[in-house]
Amino acid sequence: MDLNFRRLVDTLAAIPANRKASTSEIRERLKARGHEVTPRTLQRDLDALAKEFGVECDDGAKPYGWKWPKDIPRISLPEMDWPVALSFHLLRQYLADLLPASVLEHLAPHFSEAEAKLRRQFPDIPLKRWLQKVRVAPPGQPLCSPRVLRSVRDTVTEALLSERQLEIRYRRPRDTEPQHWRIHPLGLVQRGRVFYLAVRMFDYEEVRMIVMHRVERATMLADPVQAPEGFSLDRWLEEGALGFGRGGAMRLTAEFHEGAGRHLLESPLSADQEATPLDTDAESLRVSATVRDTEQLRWWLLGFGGKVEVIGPAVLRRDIASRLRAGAKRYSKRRR
DNA sequence: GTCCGGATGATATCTAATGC
DNA sequence: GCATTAGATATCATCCGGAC
Repeated sequence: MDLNFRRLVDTLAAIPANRKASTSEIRERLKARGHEVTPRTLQRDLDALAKEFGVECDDGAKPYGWKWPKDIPRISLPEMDWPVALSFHLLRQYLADLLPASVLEHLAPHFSEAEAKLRRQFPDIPLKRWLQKVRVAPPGQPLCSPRVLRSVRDTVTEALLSERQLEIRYRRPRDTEPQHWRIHPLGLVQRGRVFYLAVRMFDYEEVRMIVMHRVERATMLADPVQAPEGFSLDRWLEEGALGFGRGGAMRLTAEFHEGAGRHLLESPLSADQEATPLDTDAESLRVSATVRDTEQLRWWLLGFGGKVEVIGPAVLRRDIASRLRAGAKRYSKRRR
C-alpha cells in the first residue's frame, strides 16, 4: 500500500471524535503508528482532510484543535455490517436510558452510522426488515413514562459510573417541601416505565430505594460511594427489594379457575412449583410454589380478581380476602 | 533521458500566549 | 510593556514518480 495513503488513513484515525487534539498531539499519535512526519506536512495533511471529510478545526486559539464533528457518521473500515447496525439501533431504542451520558456521547457516532446504514435502500436485505418484526411489549397495562429530568439522569448515571456520592433534592408525593439528602448511589433498576435507584441515605447502613422521577435536582460530590459490606444489587433484588420489601420466603397455595392459571404450566412461579388439576373442573388448577412475600405478589394475585382463591398461608388468604371484600363493598355503593 | 506536477522539508516570518 | 516561546503559515528548493 502507498505509504502516503496509509499515513492519511492513520491521520484520520488519530483525530478524536469527542474532544479537540492539537497538531503536535496528532503528530505523536502518528509517530506511535510508525509515521515520522514534520509538523508542516501534518498541517498540510490536516487541511486536505478537513476539506474532504469535514474534520473540524478550531483556529480561535493556538494550538489549533482538530476533531470530528459531533453528528458526522463514523467511518468504519471495513464498513459497519447489518447485524452490528441492527444491534446498535436496538441498543439505542431499548437500553439508552440505562447508559451513562458520557457513554452515550461516546457511542453517538456509532448510532449515527448505524442509522445511516439502516436508512440506505437495500430492499433485498432480510435483516433490515427485522426492525418491523420485533417489539418489546409491556406485560401489564401500558402506562406513560414519568418525566425524569435529563440533567438528573445524566448526573445520576455519571455518579453511578464514577462511584461518587450525590446531593439530591427529592420530593415525595405527599411532601409540600422537598427533602435534601446526601446519598450513595448503588444501582439503577428499570421496572416497567419507572427507574429506581438503590441508595444508602447519608451514612445509614440500610439500603433503600428511591424513584428517579421524584429527584428534582442532583449534584455530584467529590466523596466516593461507600457501599455496605458485600452489597450485591442482584441479591438485594432477589430478597424482594422491588416487590417493596416484605421479604421472607413462603409456600403459596392457590386455586386458579376459568383457565387463569394455565400460563403457570409454561411459566412456573418457582422451580419447585407443583400444579394439579382440580377434579371438579377441568379449567381449574391448584398451584403450590415457594415465593417471596411481597406487595408485588399481592398485586399479581389481585389482578386475577375472583378467578383466584388463596388457600395458604392463612395470613395471605386473610389479606387478599379483606382487600377483595373492601373492593366489592365500594362497588356495592350506588353511584349518582 | 527529459519534463512536469505533486509531495516534502528547511527556513523565515507572523501571531498569540506566557512570564517577568 | 517587553522578551521569550510555541505554533501556524508562506515561500522556496529538492525529491520522486509517471508520462512521453
